[in-house]
Amino acid sequence: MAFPPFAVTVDLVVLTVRGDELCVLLVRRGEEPFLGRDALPGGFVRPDEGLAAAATRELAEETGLDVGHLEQLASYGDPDRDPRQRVVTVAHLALVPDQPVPTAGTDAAEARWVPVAQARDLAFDHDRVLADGVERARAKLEYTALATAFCGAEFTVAQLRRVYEVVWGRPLDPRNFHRKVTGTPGLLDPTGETTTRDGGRPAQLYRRGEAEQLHPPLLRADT
Amino acid sequence: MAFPPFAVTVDLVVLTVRGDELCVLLVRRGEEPFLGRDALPGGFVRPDEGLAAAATRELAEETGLDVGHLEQLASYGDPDRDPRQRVVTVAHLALVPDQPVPTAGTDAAEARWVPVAQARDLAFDHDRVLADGVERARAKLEYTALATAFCGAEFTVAQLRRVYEVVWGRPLDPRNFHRKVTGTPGLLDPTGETTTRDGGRPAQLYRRGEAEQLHPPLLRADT
DNA sequence: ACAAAAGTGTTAGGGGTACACCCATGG
DNA sequence: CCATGGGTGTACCCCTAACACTTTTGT
Repeated sequence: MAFPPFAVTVDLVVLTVRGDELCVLLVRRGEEPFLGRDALPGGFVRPDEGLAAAATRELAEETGLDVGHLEQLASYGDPDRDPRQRVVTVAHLALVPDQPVPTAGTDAAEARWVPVAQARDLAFDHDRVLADGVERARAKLEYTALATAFCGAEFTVAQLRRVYEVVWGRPLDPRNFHRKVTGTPGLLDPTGETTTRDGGRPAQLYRRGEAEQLHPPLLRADT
Repeated sequence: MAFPPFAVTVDLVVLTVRGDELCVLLVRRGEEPFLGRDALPGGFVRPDEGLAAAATRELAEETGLDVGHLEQLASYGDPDRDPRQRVVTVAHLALVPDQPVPTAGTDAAEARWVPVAQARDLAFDHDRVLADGVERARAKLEYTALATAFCGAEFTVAQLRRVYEVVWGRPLDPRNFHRKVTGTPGLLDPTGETTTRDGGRPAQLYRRGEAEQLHPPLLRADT
């Protein structure tokens, strides 16, 4: 059977919270087209692997990061999005805890964290892919337990709150936030340990609970 | 450059509300593989058209339906989802008003509405695509004005409520629903006309308003 | 003692649910 | 007059926002 030949790639929007900023993992392109421009990590899907498997493999190859969460974002296939040939890319969204990019990774030498506010003029249509990924992350924090994917294995309520504040770019009331997340059954799993790493009264340490959804949701203010 | 060759298709989950059931548009396959089985409508993306354009074209070719809403759903690309060759499909979700399938359409002769509860054992991985599409529709009714895409140009509050009840499979309080949707600014545009087609007191007729999002959302009960 | 961060109590208000009640038409 | 569906009023409840206040550490 005749069919138009396409290349299929996966691209990755890898987000993390570093300090007070939401950052995305970018690589500098070493070849045409868009040589020298920043781009999302990604690559060709192999003939015998699925889309999710390709995304997982690329993430490991290009970054070596511990991944907290990985999901399909959307597909992009404008006929002229790659000047060389017809390429359809299946973008994925990954949320990872704050960690340095391992330089030992095979292709990771050029990977680095860039604040999303400064990530512009990316190669291909990656500006739009990134914007879609950030919007997806912002929206899913409202009604899922996804924010814990940005934290390490053990974290305090304040660290989880910082994730929300950085991703949404809006301060939250610490008291109400504390009551809300500790009151949601299955969201947080107390370890019994405490920490005082941020000064002040020691805070309880928690692990992610089993809950995936937030009922009721934690809404961004409408204003 | 060498790259693994893929075929790229679009598949369509076309939903409507007919009577008391949520229905999906299916076509019977006339060739191998899965000859004689039901499948979602779809086809190959052409070399010089985008993904959304391909979905729009296929929908027109295979059904000739007036489309109320069309959006990308997700992509599916397991290596063995098509026994002939490697195929990645970009599924789209379409919501349309209740209308008969035009038999004049080119490929539409075999297209027909099937209640989603009875749509099983579809070709390829279309069972899962359909399930994902139905879940997406259910979720988006909560916080968007998408339900109006199932209605004709003019509709009553009760017809809009029926959409919610059929899609969610759960009765809603007519009084509270009425207050809620008429109280959301920009959602409904009164025509000034009334109708008595369902008996009882005449109901106001409305058109879709400009609002795309529902604030506050209309939540499915947690129970 | 003081600063800083964790965590609790309390109050006022918005939106949801449940349901009593009234309105307008057909038969 | 009654059945049927359209539409309004209202009481209760839960959740949220706002903020006063207490607890527990480091310096």
